[in-house]
Amino acid sequence: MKSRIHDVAERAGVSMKTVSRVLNQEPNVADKTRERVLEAARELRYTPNLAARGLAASKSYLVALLYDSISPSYLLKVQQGATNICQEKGYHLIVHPLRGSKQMSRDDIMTMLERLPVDGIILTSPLSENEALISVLTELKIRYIAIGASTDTGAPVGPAIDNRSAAEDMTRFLIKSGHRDIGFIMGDPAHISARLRYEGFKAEMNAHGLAINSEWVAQGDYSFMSGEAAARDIFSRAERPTAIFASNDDMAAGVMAIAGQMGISVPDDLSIGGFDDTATASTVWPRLSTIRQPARDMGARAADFLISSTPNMTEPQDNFSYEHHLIIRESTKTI
Amino acid sequence: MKSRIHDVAERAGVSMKTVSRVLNQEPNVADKTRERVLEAARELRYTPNLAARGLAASKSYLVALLYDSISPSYLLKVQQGATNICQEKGYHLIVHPLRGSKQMSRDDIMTMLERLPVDGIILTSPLSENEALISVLTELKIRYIAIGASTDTGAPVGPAIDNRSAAEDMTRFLIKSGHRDIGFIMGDPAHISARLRYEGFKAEMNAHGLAINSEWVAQGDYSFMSGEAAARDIFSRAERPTAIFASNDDMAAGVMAIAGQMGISVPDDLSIGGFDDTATASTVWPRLSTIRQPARDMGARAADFLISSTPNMTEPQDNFSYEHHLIIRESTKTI
DNA sequence: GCTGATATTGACAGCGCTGTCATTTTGGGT
DNA sequence: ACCCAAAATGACAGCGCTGTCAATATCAGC
Repeated sequence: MKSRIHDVAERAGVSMKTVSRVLNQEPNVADKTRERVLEAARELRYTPNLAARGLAASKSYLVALLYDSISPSYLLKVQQGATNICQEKGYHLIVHPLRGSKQMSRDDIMTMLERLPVDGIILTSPLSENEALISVLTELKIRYIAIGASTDTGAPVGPAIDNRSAAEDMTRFLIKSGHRDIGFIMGDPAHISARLRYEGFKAEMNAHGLAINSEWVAQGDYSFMSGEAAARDIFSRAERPTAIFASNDDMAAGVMAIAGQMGISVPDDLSIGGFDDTATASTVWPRLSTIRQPARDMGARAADFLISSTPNMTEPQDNFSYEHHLIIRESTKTI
Repeated sequence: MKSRIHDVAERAGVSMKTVSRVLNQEPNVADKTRERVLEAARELRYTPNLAARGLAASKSYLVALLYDSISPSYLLKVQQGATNICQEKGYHLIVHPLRGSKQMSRDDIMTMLERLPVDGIILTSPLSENEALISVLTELKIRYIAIGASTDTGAPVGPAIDNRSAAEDMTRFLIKSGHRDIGFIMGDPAHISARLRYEGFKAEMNAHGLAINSEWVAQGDYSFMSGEAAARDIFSRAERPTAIFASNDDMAAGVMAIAGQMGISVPDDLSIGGFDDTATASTVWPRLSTIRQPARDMGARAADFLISSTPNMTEPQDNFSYEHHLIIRESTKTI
C-alpha cells in the first residue's frame, strides 16, 4: 500500500537514484527532471522510510533532548523550538529525562548514550556542567550542544544569553527603583549560570557603591522549595532587605509564598525580582519582574546546529549569543 | 568500531539468527546458549542498530507524544511516565507539538501523520477530541491512545481518571466547608473533561439542594488568562460567591491573580479550588486545593499499551481507570 | 559537424538486522 | 539401541534506501 521510492521512480520515468537525489536536495539534477519526480512523489503521497534511509546513509534523523530537573515551562519552550526545526528538516526530536544525572556512574552514562541512536544531542543545564557526561560524549564522538552554557568567563559555548549582564540589568533596575538593601538567592552552584548571575549582582552593587550584606545572601538550588527555605533564612535576620533578587523564577515564587505566609506584602514591603520569565513568573500574583531569555529560539538554534553543520567542520566563531530582556511587572516597586 | 550482530554471533559461536532470538526474547533458545550470547554481547558492548532492526522488522521502535496547548507541568509528567516505559522496552519517545491543531485541515493532518514514522501515538487532550485527527488516525490504521479521554458518559477510552466524580469530590469538600455560594469556571468545551467536570459540579450541588447561580458560572478555556477574565466577570456581579471552583489549576491561578488585584483575600474572603495538581498549584500563594491525577502513571500506561499489546488484538475490557485524589491546601477555608 | 569537458543519469551492491523455512540436535519411549 | 516428535539452530533472502562509480547526454568552441 505504502509507496516506495521504486514506485516514484517508475512513475517519473527515472532511476531510483535520481529520485533519491531529488528528495535529498542533491545537486546535478535537471530542473525538468526534478519537477517530474516531485510531482510523482506528490501524486503517490510518497514518504521516505526513515529506517531504510538511516540504514543506508548511517544516520538516524533523530536528535535527542536530554534534561534533568529543569523548569517545565522553560524546557517546553526549548523543546518547541527544537521540534520546529526538526520537522522542517525531516528530523525528529526524542526526549530523554535523566533523573538523578548527578549520581549516575560513568558506565551508566556510557550505556545510556550508546543506546541513544541519534545524530546529535541537545543538553540543557545542569547537564551541560556534568563532567562525566561531557567526557563520555567526547569519547564516543557524539555531536552535542549545550543550551544556556558558557565558559567560566561567560563566553557562550552554545545558544545562551549573557547571564552576568542580565543579572546586572536586574540589579541596576532595583537600585534605580530606590532599593539599597537588596538580598540575593543563589541558584544551584552546579549551573554555571548560577555563578554568573551572582557575579553580575555583585558587580552591579559594587558599581553603585552598595555593600552586600551576607545575611541577605542565601544559597538555593533553583527549586521552588529552596526559594522558600532561602526566604525563611533571610527573613529570620534582625534586619530585612527591601528587595530580593532570586536567580530564577521558581525561587522567586518561593520567596513570595513565604512572604505571603509571614504577612509581608509584595511589592509594598518587599520587591522581588526573578529570572527566566517562565510561565511561573506571570502565574503568581503579583506577577514577577524578571529576565526573559528567548528559550524557543535557543532550542531552535541548537537543533539547527546539530542538523545542519557538517560533522567534521569545527565551528568557527559561531555566534551563539542571545539577547535577554528585563520584564517589569508588579512584584517590584519604586521606593 | 561499533560491533554488529555478526561479531556477537562469532564470539558466542552461534549464528546471527540465534543472537537475534536472544536479543528479542524469542522462545526456543537453550538457556546455555542464551547466556553465552548475552555475555558476548556484554563484552562487546553491543547495541542493536535501530534503523536496521526497524527496516527488517518493519517497526520503528518509536512512539510519538502529540500535544497542543497543554499545561507544561502536566505534559512533562506524562512525558516522563512514557519515556520511562519506552526506555525499558528499547523504544524512544518522539515529541510533536501541534500548534493550532484545531485549524489544521484534514490534509495537513494526514501529511503530518504520514511523516511520523512511529509504531504508536499518544494523544493528550484536547487532541483526543479532535475529530479530524481521530478519523485520519483510523484511516491510516495508526495505533493510538488518548490520555485523559473518555466517552460522553465518562467511560475511559484511555488512561484517565473519573473527571465527573473528581469534580463531585471537590464540590462536596467546598460544601462541607460551609460554602453555599459557589462559582464555577468551565474549561475549554473542546475537552470532554471540561464537560464532565461541570456535570460533576452541578450534580453535587443538586445533591445538596444548592442552586447554581448562573452569574457565577463563567466560560474559560483552561488558560491562565481565561481564568482571569472569568474572575473579572464573576466579581463584576452584585453578589460575590464565597468560593470558586475553577476546572483547572491555571484558571484557578488566574482567579487568584485577579483577587489579588482587587484586594479580595484568599482564602479569607474567597476560597478557590483547582484541578490537576500541576506545579502551578503549589507555586502560587496560597497554594491551591486541587485534584491530583496520576499523570505520570497514565503516561506510562499509554506507552505500555502501544508497545506491548499486539496490534491486531482488540483490547478486551482493559482497565484504564485511575484514581484521583483531593489535595487540600491553603486556598480553601471553612466558613 | 566534431571533440572534449561537464552535467546528468543509472546499475548495483550493501547498510545491519529479522522473517521464513530448512536442518540439526535432543530426549523420552520402547 | 532405535525411532520420532519437539526443541534448538542456521542459511539465506530481502526490508527500502543511498554511496560509488560507470555510462550517457549535453553543450561550448572551433
